[in-house]
Formats: sequence, structure tokens, C-alpha cells
Amino acid sequence: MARTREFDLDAAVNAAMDVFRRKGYEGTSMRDLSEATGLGSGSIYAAFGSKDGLYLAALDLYRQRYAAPMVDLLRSGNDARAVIREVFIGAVDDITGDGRHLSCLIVGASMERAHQDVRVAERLRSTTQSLELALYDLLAEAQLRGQITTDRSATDLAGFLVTSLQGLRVMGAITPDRAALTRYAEVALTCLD
Amino acid sequence: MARTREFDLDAAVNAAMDVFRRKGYEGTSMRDLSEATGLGSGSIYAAFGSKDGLYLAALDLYRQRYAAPMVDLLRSGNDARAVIREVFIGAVDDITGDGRHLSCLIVGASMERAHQDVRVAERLRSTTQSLELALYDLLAEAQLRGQITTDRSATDLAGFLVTSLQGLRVMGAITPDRAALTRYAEVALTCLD
DNA sequence: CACTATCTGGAACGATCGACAAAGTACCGC
DNA sequence: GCGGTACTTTGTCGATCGTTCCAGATAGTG
Repeated sequence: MARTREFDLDAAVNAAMDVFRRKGYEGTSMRDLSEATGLGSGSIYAAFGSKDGLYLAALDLYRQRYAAPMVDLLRSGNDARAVIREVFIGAVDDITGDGRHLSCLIVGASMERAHQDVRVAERLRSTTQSLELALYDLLAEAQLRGQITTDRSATDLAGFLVTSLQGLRVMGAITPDRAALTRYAEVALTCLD
Repeated sequence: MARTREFDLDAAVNAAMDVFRRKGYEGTSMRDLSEATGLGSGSIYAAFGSKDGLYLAALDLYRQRYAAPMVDLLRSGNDARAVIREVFIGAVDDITGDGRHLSCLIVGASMERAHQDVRVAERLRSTTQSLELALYDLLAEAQLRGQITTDRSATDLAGFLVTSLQGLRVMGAITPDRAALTRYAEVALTCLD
């Protein structure tokens, strides 16, 4: 009993996400978002309420697409070292994936939006914590099995690994050198020894 | 034979730097900069040419004030482990220093401006490289003396440490927990063992 | 002291910002 | 096919953007 929505909402959020990753929140205008999504600004406001709303939707999509699979991988039950290395290599691949300068939305939001929008801050903390928790469970188990060092608590090791991942994102933005980033990641993994 | 400039140029750049650290490049308006520096927009444009010019000046000041002393410390000739730990603790202090939400301008510029302005990108690469080089020299020497591991090249260790520093800045923006960040930094230092 | 080169703050520029309202369009149940 | 409903488009709103210009203020020169 009504006209059906013509555009694919997920596709629109996906297009918006790419723009936000490339230009940041403040650097992206509604005009940019209209062009990227192919929608008129009216449709955007009807669907998302505001620029902030679309940004939050993009951030949620990013978490769902990139952070959640990481957690799944960490909880897959495979060898701790192997999955953690896989996560790091996947991150490096993502960073140096193509020349489209798609920065990490998590890191970008952390630097640009976390202090301005509490809803963004909440999502960032939630994402980071779920990643840390998955790492913690994996590391604590590995410690019990004597597979990794017990010199440091699993909590600290997990936090450190997340920190390293964030650092790789930043370094990749300055110098997207895949080989170098991979070696830095390998050094980080030696902290488990 | 003319009127002399009345305001302190360095003080103005310093005030602008704080605003850029708090709100980012795009998030800062000329109005913000006028209020922060106490200058009319005319004076700002006469002194710096443009908003970009003032941003570059702020970035240079940041490098001079925070990055350069780090390099000096690393080259002071003291024990490698000790000075590196000092650098990391100093970074954590800087991150959690006060509640003014003064993010790292280097990381902020990396995520927001590196892809848009080549002059920013050059400065970021230069800063990162000089830091890496100072670390490399220090680590290579320490390796010769058998003070740190030789399992990894000094190059990789240096790059990894810089990566960790960047990561700490990001984590600090999400959760400014001094104790946690300190423990993460300590884990990073174990990579030298 | 008068002159003048420079600096100063603020007014004003066109452009663009995010947001919104109204009009037009396509789809549904009947 | 018709009425009603939701979605899309278009145009425009006041505000603010970065920038420029100007008139007045000021300090050094002769």
C-alpha cells in the first residue's frame, strides 16, 4: 500500500562508508554523499535523519564488515598464534589493499569524532572491547596450554595487540609499504613468546 | 620605517595548534582560529596566507615541540632500554596529560590530511623517518653490545616501536586509561628481549 | 611633529554547508 | 482504474565556510 523504496539501503551506506573513509566526517559534505550514493539529499534525510545518522550507520556497517569477522576468526577455535597472525595479515592487506586511500573508519572516528559524539565513542569502545575480549579468551587459553608466554597477563597482551593493530593503520596511512608493515606485525607477534 | 607586528607569532601558532588537535583540520573554522589566537582574520591571512598555511605552521611547531625532543632523547647516548622506555612513558603522559582532549597532531594529520595535502604527507614521512632512524641507530648499537635481541633487524624493531607509539595515541583517544596504556607500552618493550 | 609603511579588526564577498519543505512519481490494495 | 501512501526529486532556506578588502590605528623615519 505504498511505493517501495527504490534504492538499496545497504549499498547506500556502503558507498557513504567509502566516502567517509576517504575524506573523514567533517571533510565529507552532503553533496559528496548524494553523489556517492546516487540519492537526493531528501532521500538521505528520510532514511537516516541527518549526516550524523548516516555516519553512524556507516560506522556500524564498518564494524559489522571488518571488526566482527575478526572476532569470529579469533573465536574459531584454531591455534592462537595462527589466527592472530591471520588477523594481523588481514589488517595489513586491508590497509594496503588498493590505492583508493580507504583509511580505517575506526581509527579515523577515534581521532576525529570520539571527543565530539558520545554515540561514536560508545561504538568505538564497544568494538575495541569485544576485540580485546576475544583476544583475551584466546590468549588465556593458550597460556594454560603453555603455548605462549605467561610473563604478561592475557589482558595486557590483548590490549597490546589491539594497540599494535591501530598503530599499523596509522603507519599505513603515512607509508603504505606492505612488506614493512608485515614485518612490524611479525615483531608484535614475538611479544607472545 | 613602519609599524611593527604586535602579536607573538609563536603564541598564535601554539593556540592554533591546540585547536587543530582538539577539532581536527576540517572541524576547525577560521572563526575558531580567530578566537583562539585573538587575531582578526586579516592578520592571520597576512601572516600565514591561508588556513592550510596556519595548519602547516602548527604541524611544524608540533614536530619541533614533541617529535624533535624524542629524537634528542634517543640520541642522548644513554642506555637504549632506558631511553626508549622514557619515550614511551612520555608519550603516555602526553596522551593522558589532561582532560583537554588534545589528540596527537601527527596521527590526526595522518588520518585526515595525508591523502589530501602532499606537504602534510612529506612532513609526516620526514618526522616518522627521523624517529625511526634515531631508534635504528640506538637499537643497532645495542644489538652490537648484546643488550637486546638480534632475532629481528634493528630496522624492523624501530619501525615496530614507532607503530606502537602511534597505536597508543589511537587507543588513548578511545580510552584514556593511563595505567592500561602504560602496561601496553611495557609489553611492546618486551619485543626487545 | 608630520609622514608613511605596515598592521589591525571587522565588514562583506561568493560559495557551500546541513537541513528541510513542497511537488512530483511510482506502487500498493481495492 | 482509482485513491492513497510512501518514496524521490528539486529548489531553497539561513547559517557558516574560507577568503579578501578596507578604513582606522600605530610605530618608526626624517
